[in-house]
Amino acid sequence: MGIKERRAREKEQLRQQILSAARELFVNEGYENVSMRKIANKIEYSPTTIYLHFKDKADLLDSVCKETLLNLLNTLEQLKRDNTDSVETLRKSGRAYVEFGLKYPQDYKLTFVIRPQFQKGLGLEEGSVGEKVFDYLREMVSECIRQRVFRQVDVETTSQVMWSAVHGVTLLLIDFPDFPWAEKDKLIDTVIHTIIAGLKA
Amino acid sequence: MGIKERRAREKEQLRQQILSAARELFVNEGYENVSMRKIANKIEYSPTTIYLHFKDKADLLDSVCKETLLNLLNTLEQLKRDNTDSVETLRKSGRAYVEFGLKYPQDYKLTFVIRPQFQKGLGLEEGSVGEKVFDYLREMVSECIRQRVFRQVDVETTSQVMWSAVHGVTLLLIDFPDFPWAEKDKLIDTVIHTIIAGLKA
DNA sequence: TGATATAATTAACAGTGTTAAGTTAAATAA
DNA sequence: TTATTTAACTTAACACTGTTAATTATATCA
Repeated sequence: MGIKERRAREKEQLRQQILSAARELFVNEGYENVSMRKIANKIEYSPTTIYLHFKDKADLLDSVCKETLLNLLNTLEQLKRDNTDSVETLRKSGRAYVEFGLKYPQDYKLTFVIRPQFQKGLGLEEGSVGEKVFDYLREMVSECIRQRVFRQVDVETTSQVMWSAVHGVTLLLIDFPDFPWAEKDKLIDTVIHTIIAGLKA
Repeated sequence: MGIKERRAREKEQLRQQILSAARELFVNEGYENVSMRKIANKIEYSPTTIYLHFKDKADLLDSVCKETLLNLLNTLEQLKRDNTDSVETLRKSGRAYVEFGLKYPQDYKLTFVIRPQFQKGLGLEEGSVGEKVFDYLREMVSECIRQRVFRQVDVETTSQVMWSAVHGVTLLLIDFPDFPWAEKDKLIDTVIHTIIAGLKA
């Protein structure tokens, strides 16, 4: 029964080929400016072939996005593994989060801004990768409180505050690249530092 | 010479008619899902007539957003007029900003998320209303530093940090209405409070 | 009145996402 | 081996999109 397996393998291979062509185009030219025909051209197939592997254009971006979100989760969990100081880990996680958003702005905006607009609540539903990312953040914050580095603040609210801040700076940097920002790294660090300072015991 | 004036008046009237039709459609159906033909239908003119008043679809969006920003600016400057304590005014301004976003979520997203996607970098250029909104914020922060309520922090960076935080919480509350947020008012207040606490002397 | 300027329209272009139908090639069954 | 079924893939088309050039209608001026 090796034939079926080979076929499945070939099919998966083409799926991946489409996926990575789409990613490259989305990242370089922006989701709106990439047509199905453009993707098809890149992989040297007809446009309709894409529809054999993905429901529609949104589904394609959805899959691209899921991959990179998993990527973010990996990055974060690596940080937890190298954990030394809990506050330092939280700080590094914040940075990693923002940097991820800046590295994959299209994916970031789709997941956290555009998708929820049309499919309410999606992206953070139970069991989703998005939810796992927030779970991670909550754990970090929780650890800081348990070690009494932070005052006895509400874990839930505090995590959400942290998320607000990194989400905000990420989007502003993405959306207004020509605004006279303070030096990028300094801005990101200051955002995170200010929140942490405001939470310390 | 009353004829020319009447004609100019009529022209302005049609411009406003287009503008408000566009706003209503953009807000209700989303920028991408609104075609020039749809707007034209609504005002009972041919699609090309719109091009006599606006350069292109993006320009139309631009004008809609400008109106929104003027609205926000008015709200904020009212607060400054009622000014008592500088930190208290900053806090209230933060609240007013978020509340504005939550009151007109579609307009807010259109202005601060959707538009920059189509008009890269535009909206905060010199002399724009967007710049004035940020100028307002900078002034508030500057006052807090001058009165030595805040440490001797960099005004520019600090203002941007503040903006990041309120922008972030506004968008999260808009985009994920089903997420198990802490009580809304508490979350907003905590965001602002945490930032301010992290900046205090 | 006729000339002129402006407003508004029609028709078209090149592109979009997507689908139904048709074709080709490969795997299975006889 | 040959016929049949199945999967992969393409062609052609539909109903849209933003936008422009050319054209017609209309109101104002001489």
